[in-house]
Amino acid sequence: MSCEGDTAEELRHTGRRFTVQRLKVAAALRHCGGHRTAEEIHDLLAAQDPHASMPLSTVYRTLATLKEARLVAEVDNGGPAAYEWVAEQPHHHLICQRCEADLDLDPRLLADLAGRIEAETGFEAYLDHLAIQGRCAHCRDHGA
Amino acid sequence: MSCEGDTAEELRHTGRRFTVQRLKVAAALRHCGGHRTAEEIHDLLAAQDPHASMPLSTVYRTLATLKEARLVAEVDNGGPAAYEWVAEQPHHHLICQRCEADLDLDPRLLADLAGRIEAETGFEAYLDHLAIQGRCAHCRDHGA
DNA sequence: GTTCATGCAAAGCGTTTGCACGCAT
DNA sequence: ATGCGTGCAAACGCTTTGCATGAAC
Repeated sequence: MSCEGDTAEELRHTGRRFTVQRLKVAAALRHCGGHRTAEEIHDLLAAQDPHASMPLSTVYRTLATLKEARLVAEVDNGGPAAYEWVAEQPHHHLICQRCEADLDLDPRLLADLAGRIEAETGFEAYLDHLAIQGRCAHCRDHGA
Repeated sequence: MSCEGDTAEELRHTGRRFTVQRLKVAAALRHCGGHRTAEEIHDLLAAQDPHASMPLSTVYRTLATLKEARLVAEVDNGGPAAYEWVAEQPHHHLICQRCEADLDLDPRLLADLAGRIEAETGFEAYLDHLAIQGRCAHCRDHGA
């Protein structure tokens, strides 16, 4: 799949400019496909291409732009903010408050929720990347 | 209802000490009953009792303690962390990514979700204070 | 008496911002 | 040619931490 075409078009479509930096950040997120912090993306890009380094501030600004264009989503869990490419397939995260494990959740369990919320409140819920706090099976058994 | 007794007992029960500061923070959160940031709690306490002021660092440490004891929950949404008393009644938040409005959600829509998640994954989901990102009805109609 | 929590101040970290330059349009 | 995006560096806000004092056990 061509990241280039999609990203460029999506950006220009919303009146934003298409730059090398935006392409690189988008490609990095799209390729590695989990949550990544701004610093992780920065380091990843630096490792890929040591010659053309990008300052962290640009990564932050780029991520903000991509988020506004709804190409990436931001996930906040206490630590540094994480970003992920908005995938075609919705997926959710079960985050253990004790060991900080990040488990996957079958999206079918939430399939109809967005519709019900919208019907009741008019709120358009972005349920393609939900983070649910709790305690994983392992930590429930052992420890407090 | 007596905040004092419950809070004291719950703390001591988990091997923690009961102090005036912990009581005050717990009472403040319990009384005003929404999300409050550490700074809001600090200011609130200062306003209530100008003589006995508490440094912000103590508020943070106290909130961390109360969170560990599962008396309060932390909510992260990009800005400063917010804390709220773990209520008997579950309630959820619909947060508009554009205007940052915070709407309430009927908890019945999520009533059976925790059970289904636990049955499938063994993960104990804390679904009494879920934050769902999205776009409110007003921002969907007007603006981008 | 021992251990843990507090107050104070200072540092830490993640993130944002101002400004001059350069590139996409 | 115009205006938005970038790089650089500095600042910002939220949060944490070290250490000595004081309170809870």
